[in-house]
Amino acid sequence: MTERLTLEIIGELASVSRATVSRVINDHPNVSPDVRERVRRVIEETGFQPNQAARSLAANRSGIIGLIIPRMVQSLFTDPYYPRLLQGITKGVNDSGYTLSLFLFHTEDEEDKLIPKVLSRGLLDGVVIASSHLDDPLIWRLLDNQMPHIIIGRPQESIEASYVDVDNFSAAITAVSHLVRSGRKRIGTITGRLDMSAGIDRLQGYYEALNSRGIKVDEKLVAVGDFEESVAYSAMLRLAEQNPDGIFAASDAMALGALRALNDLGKRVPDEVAVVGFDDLPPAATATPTLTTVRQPIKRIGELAVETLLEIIEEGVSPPRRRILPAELIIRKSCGFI
Amino acid sequence: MTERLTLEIIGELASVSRATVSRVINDHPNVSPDVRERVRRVIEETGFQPNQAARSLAANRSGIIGLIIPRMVQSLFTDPYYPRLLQGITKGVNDSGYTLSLFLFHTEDEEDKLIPKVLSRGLLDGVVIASSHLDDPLIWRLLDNQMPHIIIGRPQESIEASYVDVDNFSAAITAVSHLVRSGRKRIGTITGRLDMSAGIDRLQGYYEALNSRGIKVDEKLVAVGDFEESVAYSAMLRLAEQNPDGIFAASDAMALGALRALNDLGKRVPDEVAVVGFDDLPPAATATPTLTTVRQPIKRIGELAVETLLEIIEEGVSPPRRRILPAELIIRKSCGFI
DNA sequence: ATGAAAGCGCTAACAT
DNA sequence: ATGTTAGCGCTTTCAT
Repeated sequence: MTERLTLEIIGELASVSRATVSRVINDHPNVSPDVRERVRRVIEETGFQPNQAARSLAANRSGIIGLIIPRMVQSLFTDPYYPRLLQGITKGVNDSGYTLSLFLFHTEDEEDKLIPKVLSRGLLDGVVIASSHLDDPLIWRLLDNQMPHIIIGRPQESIEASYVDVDNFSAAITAVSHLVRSGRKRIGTITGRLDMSAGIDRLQGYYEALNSRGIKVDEKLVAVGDFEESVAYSAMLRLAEQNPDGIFAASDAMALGALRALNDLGKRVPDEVAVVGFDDLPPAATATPTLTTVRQPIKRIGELAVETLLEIIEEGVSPPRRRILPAELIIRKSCGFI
Repeated sequence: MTERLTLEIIGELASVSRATVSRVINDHPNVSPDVRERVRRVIEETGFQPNQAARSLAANRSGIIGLIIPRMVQSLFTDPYYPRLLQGITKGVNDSGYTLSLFLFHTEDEEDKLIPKVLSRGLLDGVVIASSHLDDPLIWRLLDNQMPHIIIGRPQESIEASYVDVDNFSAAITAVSHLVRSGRKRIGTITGRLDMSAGIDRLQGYYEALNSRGIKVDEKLVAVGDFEESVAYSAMLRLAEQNPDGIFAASDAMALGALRALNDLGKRVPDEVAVVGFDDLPPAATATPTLTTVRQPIKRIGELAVETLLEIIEEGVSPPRRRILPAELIIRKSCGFI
């Protein structure tokens, strides 16, 4: 086996010191054009790649950010939300030259075992947390450890953490208002998990849309769900007994569950019951009938999360950053035409 | 800010040298029980975590394995196959104490830019490649670089690479035989991508099942797909003109596309046309009608890939390892009852 | 069983 | 603009 390449060796081959080679690699300005070119050529010819571990140690930065997906058994593998988010996050990471490490917790034990690793020095420059619960203890540990972080979805108000989120409240108002304007009188909702801000805020938007029009909410029309199709299916079967003529589901996956239930019950959509979802993921467009829904810029949220995290990493200690993106109503056939 | 913890500091606190602390952390046998206990306690009390970059550099192992998902625009974000695979892979990684880095390529440029990083020294101990094309150039580069690797899905025969795969050929025979036994006479297929072994092997199984029964395949009944729902939908619309009474779709996502097309055409399933899928992902069980399909042990494949890769990493140079897992036919309603 | 000491390959401060 | 040098925090011989 040929001798292992190092900065030192590359330096010899290009007749410069290893410091100069390092400067060339890191695009440091203080290198004359000809030397830079000479070194570049040697690197090219030899296929040299600097040792990442050594860089991390010397520079005290690993160039790796972590993505933490807390345990939530089913929905990750049912709902296309996460793959889409992952697309945005990897895009952001790739564009910036960072590397992404993925931490997917399956059980509580695993979570306890892995968190110290996430927090260990020299591994991660920062972390993105995807959809934690409102008071996820992990958030406190990150804050304690001064680990740069960004949360996707608003955490509990009292937590001084940085996050990006979509304007769930306003979007829900828009969605429910659409049902009202289309003439629906008994509008129900299937909520998301109420220990996550997305679930809570969308439910609040539902209340606000109705209350602001002087419509009294019938609590029997509110069914608590958890973002999963199958649970929404059951919830819809129960809701149907209350004879709703409109349903706001807090996610597309749940809207599809509701459609399936309505279909099994022989209720026609949108003639008898209108349905609005939330997300606008691919299945919304191929559902029967096609689903009117709120489009979240999921991919953009992922990218923005990474961009914001990198800013935080660069700037060191700084006040928490909060970014809220708007969502948009996409009108299809599940509500009929206005 | 309090002084940064290092092996040296922990050593002082426990009145031992840093070498001993290192031994305790790495479970080296040559440490007396009382010293081990004393050091353990100090580590516990201080919450010390060894610096990963320093470990990687000194030990010449990073404890990180990479997961590479080659670019394939849509299907990653439509088909629950990948999330499920990811679940298995993260399980395997978590159990072994390794960390996972994710490389998701979006464009060819990005791929070119990122591959050197994947191959760079000191970052990854090995890589898992998810569903590459048969002759993905990345595979050659991994082999050239002696990077320990495992491929999910069989690569081209001539490549001396390690892989895990499901027995696609046999499974396809089982699926198509089921259609034959249920009395179908004109059995068509919607294939997967034919530049991947999964696509090819399932198609070969289709031919074999029919040929071995002396049934001549009508080439008009073979529609080339690419594992995507929408493409399968169009393919089914075309196939329908040939009046098939049975369809073997090479993935569940495609089977759902076929069902949607048949529904739009007003063809009843299974009465007029029987459909069999491949994967047995959650949507198969909630489809209308519920989908008869081949169950792949997707999660297990992910775990096995990691386990095998770690063996390869431990043992250094070794002949390629190949592991083939069986699949199982799950009978539901889309074929009627036998 | 424990300690001393030599690196691992790089960055960055300092010197020229 | 370039070179010299001192670490970064750990693992791993090699002594004892």
